[in-house]
Amino acid sequence: SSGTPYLGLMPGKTRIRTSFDPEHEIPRLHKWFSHNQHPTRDQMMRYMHELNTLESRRGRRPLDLTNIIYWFKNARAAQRRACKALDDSMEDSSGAGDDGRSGEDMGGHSQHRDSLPDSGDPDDSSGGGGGLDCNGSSGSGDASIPPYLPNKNAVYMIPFHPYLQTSQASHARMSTPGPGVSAESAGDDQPYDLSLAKRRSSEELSPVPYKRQARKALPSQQEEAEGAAKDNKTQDLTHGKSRPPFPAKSPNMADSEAEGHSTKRGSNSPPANPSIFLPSSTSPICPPRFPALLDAASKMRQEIPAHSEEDQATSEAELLKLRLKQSQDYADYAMHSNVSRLTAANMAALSLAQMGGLPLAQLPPSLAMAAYYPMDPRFYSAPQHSASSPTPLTRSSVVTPLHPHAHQSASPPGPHARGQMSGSEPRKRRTRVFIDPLTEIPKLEKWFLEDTHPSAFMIDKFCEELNTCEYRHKFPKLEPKNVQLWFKNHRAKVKRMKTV
DNA sequence: AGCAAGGATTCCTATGTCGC
DNA sequence: GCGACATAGGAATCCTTGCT
Repeated sequence: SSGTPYLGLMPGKTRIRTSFDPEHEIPRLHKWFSHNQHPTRDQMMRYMHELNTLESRRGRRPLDLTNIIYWFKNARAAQRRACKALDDSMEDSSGAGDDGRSGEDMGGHSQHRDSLPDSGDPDDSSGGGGGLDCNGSSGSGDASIPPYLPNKNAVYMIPFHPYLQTSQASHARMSTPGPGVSAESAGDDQPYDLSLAKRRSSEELSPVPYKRQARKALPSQQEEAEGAAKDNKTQDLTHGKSRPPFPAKSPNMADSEAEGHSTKRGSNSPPANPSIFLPSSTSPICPPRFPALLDAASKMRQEIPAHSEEDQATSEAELLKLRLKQSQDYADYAMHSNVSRLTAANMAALSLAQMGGLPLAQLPPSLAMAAYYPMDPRFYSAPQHSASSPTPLTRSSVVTPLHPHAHQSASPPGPHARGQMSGSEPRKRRTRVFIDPLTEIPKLEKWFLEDTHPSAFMIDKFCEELNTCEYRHKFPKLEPKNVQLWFKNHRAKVKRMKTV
């Protein structure tokens, strides 16, 4: 075959992505890697052939030599990264330990990386030949040698985390120690990825550490994992030695948290910033919440000028202030109102029909809609489950703040926080962009038909065009990222529909 | 409360560039 | 040739939202 078997041969088309079987191929690759990080071309050819003869490769695209080459290259890079990260974390952990993880925690859980790549190799009864040292030499089985990670984003067993300290998990770790794992290697993983922690609960129960498992396909495991998480949550609350996963709560959070959180989702709701808690038309607790709305609206008004300066639209800011004041009044009115609901399509249609010329482009959709539809309780009422909850701070009752900056600071930290954060950063609340099904989706679909992979230039162009539409005069502007994501997800959707 | 849709995020592979 | 770094994009998953 040519040197470039699949790249560049199909300009404008999707590159074929190679995936390695986590059960049969990856362990082999790791074993080979542990024996020799720099195999010769002939060796890699043999590896390729061996993998291509596996049952797991049947029905899939045969591996090319470049796949093997790339894999080894990436594995070497990953090892270096892992060693570097480990070195850094070792330096950190040898310090004052002010990250909240006590020495007791460290010592009590020596198997911080409880599953090594090789550990899943059914062919390697010796345990995969041990880890590799940071100099890249082959592993000797020395327990002090830290393990490596073949990829910075690889799904591995998580090192210590307070939520993961189940007795079951501990037992599993103790009973199935990975090769090359030691107390020395048990320092903070760096960067600390909570998504790994989240996944660990299910994956740890799996004999195959690499394999991703669909949540819904494994309900029992999920329940087990959730139960474990719950147990650990309790432990966090009752055992002082467990590191709180989030920084000290803000003054704003204090009040709400003092009320307690009874719902799963509600537990991650308290915003770090004063957000708007619009009054509910049905909830008996709406009057106490209304001052928060007023405060938040006032705060937002104070923030407007700075933001508007960027857009060189001072007059618009003034108008926006006015509209916010109006929305505040509307909210006041809506607190005592109750009107029928509107469908999303109707909202979009009404937005076009009724909102002409009103510059609320900076508003998040929920607040903008609340401003425009003061009588629609959808935009003011708390969700159903909040009625039974002692706290009003449920996610649906929180209207995201005005600016993107504010979005970021309004994240609700909580036990379900995840993603790539260090544990000292509050989790950002995910915001969702609304794309108008009446005016925008048809355009996007038309563009999609013309080109499923538009260039960055075209993405910008599409974005620009969409933002000139009337709909975007009323609602937050789209960013190229949003358009790109739409294309990405639409490709996935189309493919999904084709397979079904 | 549960479900579906779909936007957002994470993980992983592939590729390119630059410097050594 | 290799390492470091950046980036694109598919697949899988998460999570928000609307609806019943």
